Amino acid sequence: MNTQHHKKNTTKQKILKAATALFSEYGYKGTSVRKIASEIGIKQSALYNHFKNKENIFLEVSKDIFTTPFSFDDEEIKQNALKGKAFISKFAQQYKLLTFDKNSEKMFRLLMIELLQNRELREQFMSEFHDKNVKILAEGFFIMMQNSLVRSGDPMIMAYEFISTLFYIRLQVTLLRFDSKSTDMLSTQFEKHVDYFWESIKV
Amino acid sequence: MNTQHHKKNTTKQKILKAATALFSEYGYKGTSVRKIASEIGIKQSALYNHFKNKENIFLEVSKDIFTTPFSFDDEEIKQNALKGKAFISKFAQQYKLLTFDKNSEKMFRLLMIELLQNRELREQFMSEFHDKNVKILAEGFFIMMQNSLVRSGDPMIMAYEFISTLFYIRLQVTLLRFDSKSTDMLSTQFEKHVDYFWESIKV
DNA sequence: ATTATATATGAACAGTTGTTAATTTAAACT
DNA sequence: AGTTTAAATTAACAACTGTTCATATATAAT
Repeated sequence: MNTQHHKKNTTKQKILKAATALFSEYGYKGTSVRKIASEIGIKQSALYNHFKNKENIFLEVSKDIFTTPFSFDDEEIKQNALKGKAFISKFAQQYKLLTFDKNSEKMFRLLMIELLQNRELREQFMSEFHDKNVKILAEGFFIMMQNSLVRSGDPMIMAYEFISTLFYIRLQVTLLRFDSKSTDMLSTQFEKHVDYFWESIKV
Repeated sequence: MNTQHHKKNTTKQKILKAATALFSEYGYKGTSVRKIASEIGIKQSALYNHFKNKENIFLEVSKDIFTTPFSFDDEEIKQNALKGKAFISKFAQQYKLLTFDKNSEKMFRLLMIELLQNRELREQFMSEFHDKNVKILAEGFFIMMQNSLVRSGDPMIMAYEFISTLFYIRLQVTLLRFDSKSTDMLSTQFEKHVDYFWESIKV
């Protein structure tokens, strides 16, 4: 038990926690090292015992942005796709969980704040957030087509249509929650999307 | 001819132009008044003869974010909706034009950069960018349903589905262009979306 | 107890930030 | 001409930035 996962409350962990909260609210430039330090009751110079510099703090924080809880391996996709609607429903449900999960929400905010300021994040957004999900969904739709569960067409386009709405809902929810506004109007939007979408593709 | 529209090349106009370019690339905090001034060859203190402060420059620049070129009045919606696919096609086409228009692109980037840093922008995003468009589209779909041009359903949901994909495409295009990457893969995405969507709703 | 190691502090650094004031330069009006 | 008005410059301000370094204070190992 020397791997320090979960979560020795070391100064380093406290720094990361405070930095996460601040970066995901004010962005990289809007967060000063003094602010991070004062948040956990130390002076800014003490940070440099734990991190080389501000950027390294950010890098460690932003590592978590793309550690997605969905893991669909090829076999799983095949199994689930045969169930038709349940496949996209499960996918959307996991997406919804991420949307309302506290830590994932922070990571998503951070991503949105820094998306146009950080080239690497943009590239990861494209590959991890977009391409990866489109691929999973497209494979699912392809299998559904083979089994005549959905009308035929370009599975990539279908996947694109499906994911884009999920993303849009997530963005809206994130913005509302950022202002502590009610998300009641959107609370069933994920489900409505699944229902609508399935109606539009089922054979 | 004393209204100074179009575009007396005054210092004030030059400031706004330079500020627009900088804000839409580096954001509000990432743009200094010295940088704006040097861009047009004056000292920073001279800015204060034309604007009260930095924030006022930003406010004047960001005014243009929501001046949308689409204007669909109620009569126009009615007329166009009766044409079915041509309605959504026209809508998407105008959205595409905005996406690739140089100035609109800057405004959209600025919006995305500041979305989580500026509460008023968030609210305008919701009302001007989302609600307004959903309303127009939902009215169109409602009329189409009445005339049995599309399958029946909730026109608001239909509108939501349609607009969310347009937004997602625009975001992707904007990110690619920001890095001077090719948007070839997305160049026909708007049209594909219209085709796919129409297929999925037409009766 | 003594040494070694890890972590904290206070002070200072060199830059940058937005903004103001006094002053000079340029343009417009009488 | 001279006088008023507008727009530029130089200089400075106080506050804040990330980072370094010498020093002090704990904790752990011998």
